[in-house]
Amino acid sequence: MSIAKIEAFTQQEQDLAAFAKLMSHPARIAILKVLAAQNACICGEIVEVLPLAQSTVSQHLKELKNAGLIKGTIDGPKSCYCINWVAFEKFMADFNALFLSLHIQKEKTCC
Amino acid sequence: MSIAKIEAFTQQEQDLAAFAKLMSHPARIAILKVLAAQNACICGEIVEVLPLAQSTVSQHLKELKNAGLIKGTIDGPKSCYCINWVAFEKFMADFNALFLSLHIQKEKTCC
DNA sequence: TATATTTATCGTATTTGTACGATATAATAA
DNA sequence: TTATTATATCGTACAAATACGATAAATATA
Repeated sequence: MSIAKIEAFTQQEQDLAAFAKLMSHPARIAILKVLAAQNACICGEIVEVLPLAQSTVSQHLKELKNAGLIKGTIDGPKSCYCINWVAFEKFMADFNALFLSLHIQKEKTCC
Repeated sequence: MSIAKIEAFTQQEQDLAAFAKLMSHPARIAILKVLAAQNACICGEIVEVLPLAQSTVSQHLKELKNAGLIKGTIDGPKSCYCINWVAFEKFMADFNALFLSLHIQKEKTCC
């Protein structure tokens, strides 16, 4: 990070990196699993399942929400989260598109 | 990270997170693009293209290599890198598998 | 052999990420 | 209203990531 030269890269590169960053912590992957598996998108249950403090889980949820990968609504004193499938699908599509665009030139052997 | 509770998660979650971490910096995505686009897998050329110092690029290359996503061979005083497609394809397959396993339960509406 | 070239590594400064406990906030329940 | 419950945010500590210049290491060239 440091003087963070991130802005020197293309928007596509930045967007893909930002999505990957969301997935770059096992806790956030675990959270997505819980959200997908549960009928309701509880919040407190996530805390129970994960080996982390409530405040830490809340922080991870906030990151996922800020990036638009999950949605959250208030349900009384509880918070209800769920996956934003439209966003998630787009992220995955973009990610796969990058891979395919690289892969298409695979012939070139070296190393 | 802190006391890094990463080991408290499943191996699958850790592996996927580690791959995502590789892709979580635009410089490393840009490096993969260069490697895929070039006929030869030069190293110095990457430095020329990226808005980063030579030492920084070398660091990113090392991370990609340590994770097995790229391969590197010595060619005189130069270093020759290229994408390890077998590894890359496996990473992508695992990543897509995660998404599909989550997505399959999509029906449940909430939020 | 001496010099130039290329890349890797070292040392270091700075930012970001992660984790926790403590506390604030908001809504329900008594 | 007061207490309880659920979640978010704050403050803080520390680890990891990122960046650079300087230097080491290895090879090629003069």
